[in-house]
Amino acid sequence: MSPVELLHFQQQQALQVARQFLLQQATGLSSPSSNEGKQPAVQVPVSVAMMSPQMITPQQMQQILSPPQLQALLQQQQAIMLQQLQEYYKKQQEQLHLQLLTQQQAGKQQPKEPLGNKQLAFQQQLLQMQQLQQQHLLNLQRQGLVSLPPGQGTVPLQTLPQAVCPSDLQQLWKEVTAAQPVEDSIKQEGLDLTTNTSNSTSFSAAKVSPPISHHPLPNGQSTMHTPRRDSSSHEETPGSHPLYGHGECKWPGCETLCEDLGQFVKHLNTEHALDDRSTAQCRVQMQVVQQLEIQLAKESERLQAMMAHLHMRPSEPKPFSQPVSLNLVSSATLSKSTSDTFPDGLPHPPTSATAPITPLRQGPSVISSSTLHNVGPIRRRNSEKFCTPISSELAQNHEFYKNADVRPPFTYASLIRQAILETPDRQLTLNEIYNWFTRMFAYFRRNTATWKNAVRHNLSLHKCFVRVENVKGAVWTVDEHEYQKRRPPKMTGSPTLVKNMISGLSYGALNASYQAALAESSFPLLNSPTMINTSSASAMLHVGHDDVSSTVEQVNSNGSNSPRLSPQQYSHPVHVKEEPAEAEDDSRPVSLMATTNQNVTIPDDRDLEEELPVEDLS
DNA sequence: AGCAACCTAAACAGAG
DNA sequence: ACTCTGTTTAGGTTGC
Repeated sequence: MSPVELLHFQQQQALQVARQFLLQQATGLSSPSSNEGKQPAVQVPVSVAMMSPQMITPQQMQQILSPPQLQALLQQQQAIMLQQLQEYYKKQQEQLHLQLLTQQQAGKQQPKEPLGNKQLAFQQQLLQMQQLQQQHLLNLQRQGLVSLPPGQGTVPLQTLPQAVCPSDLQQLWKEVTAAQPVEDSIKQEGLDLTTNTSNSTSFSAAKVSPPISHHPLPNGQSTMHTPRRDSSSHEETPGSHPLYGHGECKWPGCETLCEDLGQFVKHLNTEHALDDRSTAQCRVQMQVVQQLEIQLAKESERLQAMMAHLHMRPSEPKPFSQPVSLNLVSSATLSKSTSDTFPDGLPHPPTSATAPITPLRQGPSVISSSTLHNVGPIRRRNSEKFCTPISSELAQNHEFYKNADVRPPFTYASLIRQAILETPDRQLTLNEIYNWFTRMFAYFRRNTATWKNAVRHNLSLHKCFVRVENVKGAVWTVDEHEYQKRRPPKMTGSPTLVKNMISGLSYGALNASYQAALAESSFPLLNSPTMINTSSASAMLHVGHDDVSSTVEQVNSNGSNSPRLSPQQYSHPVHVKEEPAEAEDDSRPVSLMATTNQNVTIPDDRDLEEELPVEDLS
């Protein structure tokens, strides 16, 4: 078995166990009745009775998980991830080699098997999985439950399993309650996983592969990438704690400096005892875990589909069009309605054969993925004056924005303009603008009151948006001249700007890259010069700089290229069409989740088949 | 510090 | 009365 496959296998095992465990834990937490019974086993120091009334509001979540931070961190960590992936491969290989030497059972333990082109697929999927896990880790980190040295800025891949390792979480809970951590002894024995009886069966599968078993290395470390070992491997003290890292408490929002572990434990017991706040924070974390777990399930499912596709059935339906991070709350509902067609025209059967977990739908309180990720002001939003032309970026990351609950890094004005310019007539009613937002961005399928208000506000405020009376109402057009006027002089690449651009870009870019690598032809506009690797992010960066105002429309699909190329188009934005256009979608009230892409027609040529089964979003 | 751009919230009014 | 649309004001953040 190759290192790649081995790693893959390891992760699969860990993820599967993580899924089970997290679900179990989540349900145990959210279910008052089961909580009593599960508390001893899971050792959750949380009383549901105290949790329930103490809800974390979306606003609070917003403070915890502000989108810019999310994007910046993701960008940072995704870049690091790629590097770490290679390191991890190498390390795994070395460890394997070491194992073989020490045990001299290579023949039995490592059935040599030609890789073939499976490796590429596995690597790609691994990338996804790790990206997902990175996100998971990131969420955990943001919650302060996983220490990640910010200055260090490296996220060793070994920490990926950490984010999802059941034993880690369980250990975490144990240690929150117990003043005396017990992981040291476990860690020394290198038996982290196996000591967890509740998951021993699941992990027994992981132990099938000897190299990843708990066999200790000469340095005393287990080859199994266990969280405990990992945390200790790059943290200062042997007696580490999941909530303690780099001298400070990693409890969400705490960051209290503690000189040593003892002091930290004392601090933990005093400051983070069982109270409303702590329970609420635990609840938040639980929601995070649930969200990620659902996403994890989807990614795992995607992996299976990929494997099936590559190994036997070339035309295997691709389930990955399902929203990834978006709509997690309603994912289960979504899954039953995902019979849409793909942009590529392939039928898209229901994808939830593996039954995505639906814990969130059961709970009375739901912290949506948007609250987890993206609600909240994004200041460093890129209008195209700073960044890649919006249409270009949208084209390249269309699928990403469409499916992922990520706030687009553009200003409202830019988005509105883009929406208008995408139409053949260069005009849209307000409702059509709304629809464009919801159609194009998963993010705008939530919090409609807020962003719709902002849209109206922008329409009224900016002179570049011209309201034109129509027979049956009014449409909005773009005075491109005004729009260009309001744009400041071309920016030079200041470090800050570059940084902002990176943060604004890379998240989508990287996601788009991996999506593109997988979905390739699912979106025509993604085919062309899209970014397939991280370097393309910098390429986009250049585009952003060089092409500051030669924006857009290079990719604008309706063929009518840049308005800048045809001044009359924006100077006199259009003839007002007689009919308010697209009765099929704007006649429908745009209620909260009305977004309903299923019957929204795309005004332009883009092959934007609706793949968002959001009929049950409300 | 000042400014510009941006975002969010909210109040308000008119039309349907 | 209600919703949608559109305008306006206010207060806040962010980056230059």
